[in-house]
Amino acid sequence: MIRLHDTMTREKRQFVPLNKERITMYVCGPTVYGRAHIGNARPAVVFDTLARLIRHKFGQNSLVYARNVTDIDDKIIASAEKEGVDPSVITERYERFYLEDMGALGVQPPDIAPHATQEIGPMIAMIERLIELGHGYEAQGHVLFSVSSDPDYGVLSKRDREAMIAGARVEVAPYKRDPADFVLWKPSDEGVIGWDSPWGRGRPGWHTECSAMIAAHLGETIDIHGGGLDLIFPHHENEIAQSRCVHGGVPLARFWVHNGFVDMGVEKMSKSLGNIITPAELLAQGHRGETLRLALLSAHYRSPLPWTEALIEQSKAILDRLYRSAGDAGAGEIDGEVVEALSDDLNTPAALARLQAIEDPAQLKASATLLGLLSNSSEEWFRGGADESAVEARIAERAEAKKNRDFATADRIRKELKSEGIVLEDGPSGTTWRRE
RNA sequence: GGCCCGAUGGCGGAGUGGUUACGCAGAGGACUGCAAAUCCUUGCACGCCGGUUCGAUUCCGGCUCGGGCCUCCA
Repeated sequence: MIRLHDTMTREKRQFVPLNKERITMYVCGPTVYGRAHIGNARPAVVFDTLARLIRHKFGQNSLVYARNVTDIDDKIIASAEKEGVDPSVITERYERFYLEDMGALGVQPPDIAPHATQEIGPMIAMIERLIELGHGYEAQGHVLFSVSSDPDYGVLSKRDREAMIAGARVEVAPYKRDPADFVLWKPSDEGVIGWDSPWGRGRPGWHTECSAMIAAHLGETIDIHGGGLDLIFPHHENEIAQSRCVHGGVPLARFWVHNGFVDMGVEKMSKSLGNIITPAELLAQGHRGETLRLALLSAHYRSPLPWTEALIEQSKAILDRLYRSAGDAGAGEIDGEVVEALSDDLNTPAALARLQAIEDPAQLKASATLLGLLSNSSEEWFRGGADESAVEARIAERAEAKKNRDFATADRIRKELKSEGIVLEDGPSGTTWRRE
């Protein structure tokens, strides 16, 4: 039995899928205009782990996991203009980077990766339907969602229309009937990417994209909708409003799962604050993707995660120990307590603690897979990327020195290798080595 | 201002109405030519003030501090 915290009800509930043969999960993916940072990687890793758990519990083919790619957006357009290239150059480049970076973190590709630009038809159809039903209206080439037409607007974020206006930070465009209304479709100027529509040439608003893609690929009501905490309002609130209004009031998602932020110091890591660090940078510094993944899983997914150098070092130390324990074991049985911990609202810290207590190497290896860890061979983890024959030659040299009790030379060789990032360990059956 | 969340030992981080995980780092020891690894031992933690209770870190209220959303944002 899996229990999941649902943002809608703000409580942990037992997760019972609508159809356990076809469990549906949708997670808001990247807007591909820049390189993903560690904060962006958190949901990818978290929901990848949840997907692994669901597949373990319900069967390998039980889950349809969709993660979209937002490849039409004002920031993409701005970036393309700046570089003087077609937006597709930007989006293809950063989508490729995204997949590379997430792959390095052990994130398996989702089953479906819908692209906004490939789903314009369904989006237009959805907008037309909203207008027909009186939930949308056209104004100066824009189509807006009429928030006042939806009495349930605000259920997820628990804020009413008044509260939103009181925020006084809502942009009041002249064409809006109500300050809280949001854009479903916006016009594109000459030379800007756009598609023909009943309202002229333009492009979809951000929220429309997810609603339309969910309906097209997964259905009117999905089991799990995931994303970062910051998407609760307005993004997910707006998705809910659109989808519910189009689908006769059926709920969009049965569980709303939101991950917390990765913090730098006391505030969240974000591009606009300029305090980001990317997996790409960390990998270039020599950290392994798996270390970063473990770091991201070291706190419960709903808690903030302070990102520090010490966290990375600690994660590396834990992995070293786990790889030592696992050795060359083949796949064994998955430990029940690890499953239990993960089943309790994806309690990864508890699962990691249990993992470190498993004594049987094969069991450890299998259980770690559930968290996307220990995916390398121990050989690869400790020695990957090193020049083996060169190291072996130095070790032979050192063994000779040791035999002659020339410890000065032996220590010098060990020190030299150490400076190259190779650690030697003398055991009863000779000297072994590993990358630091 | 509105809505929401959090506050656990040097650090990370679970959890619990009463004997307080686990990890990392540190200290001591065993082992070692020396190291490393491993093993053993070790460590004043639960923001503040009230309340409920035989008993609260755990429940309730208030306070303080911190964070998030209300605009693009994982």
